[in-house]
Amino acid sequence: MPVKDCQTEKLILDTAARVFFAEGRINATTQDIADNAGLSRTLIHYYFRSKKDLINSVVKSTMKQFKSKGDQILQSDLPFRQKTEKFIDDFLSNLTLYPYLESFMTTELIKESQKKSLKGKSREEQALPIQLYLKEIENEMEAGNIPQSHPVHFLMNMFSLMAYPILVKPLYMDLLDMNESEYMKILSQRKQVVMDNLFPSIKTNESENP
Amino acid sequence: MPVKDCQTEKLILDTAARVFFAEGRINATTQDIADNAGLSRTLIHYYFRSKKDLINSVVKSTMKQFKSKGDQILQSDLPFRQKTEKFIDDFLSNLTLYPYLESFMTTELIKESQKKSLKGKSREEQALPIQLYLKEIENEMEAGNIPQSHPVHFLMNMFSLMAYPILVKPLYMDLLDMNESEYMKILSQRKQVVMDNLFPSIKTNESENP
DNA sequence: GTCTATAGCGGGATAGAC
DNA sequence: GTCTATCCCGCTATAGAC
Repeated sequence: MPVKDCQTEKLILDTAARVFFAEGRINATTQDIADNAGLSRTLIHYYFRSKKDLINSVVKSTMKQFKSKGDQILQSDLPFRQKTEKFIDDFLSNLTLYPYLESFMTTELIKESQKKSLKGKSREEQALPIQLYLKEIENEMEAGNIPQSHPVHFLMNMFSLMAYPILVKPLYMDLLDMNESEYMKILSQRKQVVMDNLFPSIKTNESENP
Repeated sequence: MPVKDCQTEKLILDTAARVFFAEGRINATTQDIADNAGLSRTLIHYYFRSKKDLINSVVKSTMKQFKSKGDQILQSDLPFRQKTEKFIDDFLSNLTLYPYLESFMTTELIKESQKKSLKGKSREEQALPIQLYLKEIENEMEAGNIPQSHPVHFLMNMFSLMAYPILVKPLYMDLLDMNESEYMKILSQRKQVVMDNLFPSIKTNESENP
């Protein structure tokens, strides 16, 4: 009966994700994952042919989830600023929920892209929401709502400001001599900081102070 | 004669750094490094007890170099804005010179900090330049030269905007459908973008346009 | 100090019983 | 489908000759 199939497969996938993203055991062995899931290591090889395949599955399904949620926001008909804010909000909540998601995904994707480019996807459909968003950025720049530059920089700034402080959390905690709760407090302020940065208050004074 | 000691040791260290930072072979084996240095793998174990120790040495010496150069700039008596610009310039030139330095160091330091905190250093002397710089940031905020927030955010913004686009270069190239030279062109504009972001043009209009 | 040869081990993959 | 036991490979580490 192929009913239990999906259950076990999903258990493995979820456990792997939990171990990688929540517990931060980036170099976890298949044994670690099996132990955490409470089953034999062999099962992993039964459902996913190899460890590489398992990781690929985790990465792929996570990317898909992220991308679909993000694209949904980007394709909504919200005004530019609200859309951007929602995107940031969504991004940051996910990363706060899974503290090591960013470092795992980044590490893994960088590792992949080293061997060979992973460009097997149909470029057009996949990148479309981003391309449309870039066009929106361009419009906003022309309208003078945000500082002029290549639209790509706006996007880079956004992701950098969001992701990097989470990615290098342990390094920053050390450098800045902060403990966990101090750092989390700072992180909770990031959304506002990012927004302020992307939309500097050149012409929005009237909405802030009465 | 312990003269040749240093030469070989330095050769190994430099080769390892080159392989890791310039060629991007992050998971390079000791054999790879030995081959690249043109000597036997055993020599690596003779000078550095294990691969882990070699990597630690590479990380430590690189950190030290970076930190000392950075601290030197931070401790100079340049005015705040020029000091910051010089710091950024220095940082970016290093990362452009060694394309994989950022990803290697980040990966490695994150990996380390997972097992146990690497806090064995005398906190005071080491973090002093940063603490002084944070104080300067605070002053600039009070003077109204840069937007108000927790000084730490200014520092985070700076590093994020500089480092992240270099760190995730392969991902961005894919996402934005750019080739190597297109992306390098964008990267070359980052210094200006970072500066514009950290110092939004609230009161510097007169210096830009005649 | 530098090499060749080999030991040792961790971890992924597979065979086969149930 | 799930387990136990085992194989096998890559890579680090070390012993010993020169």
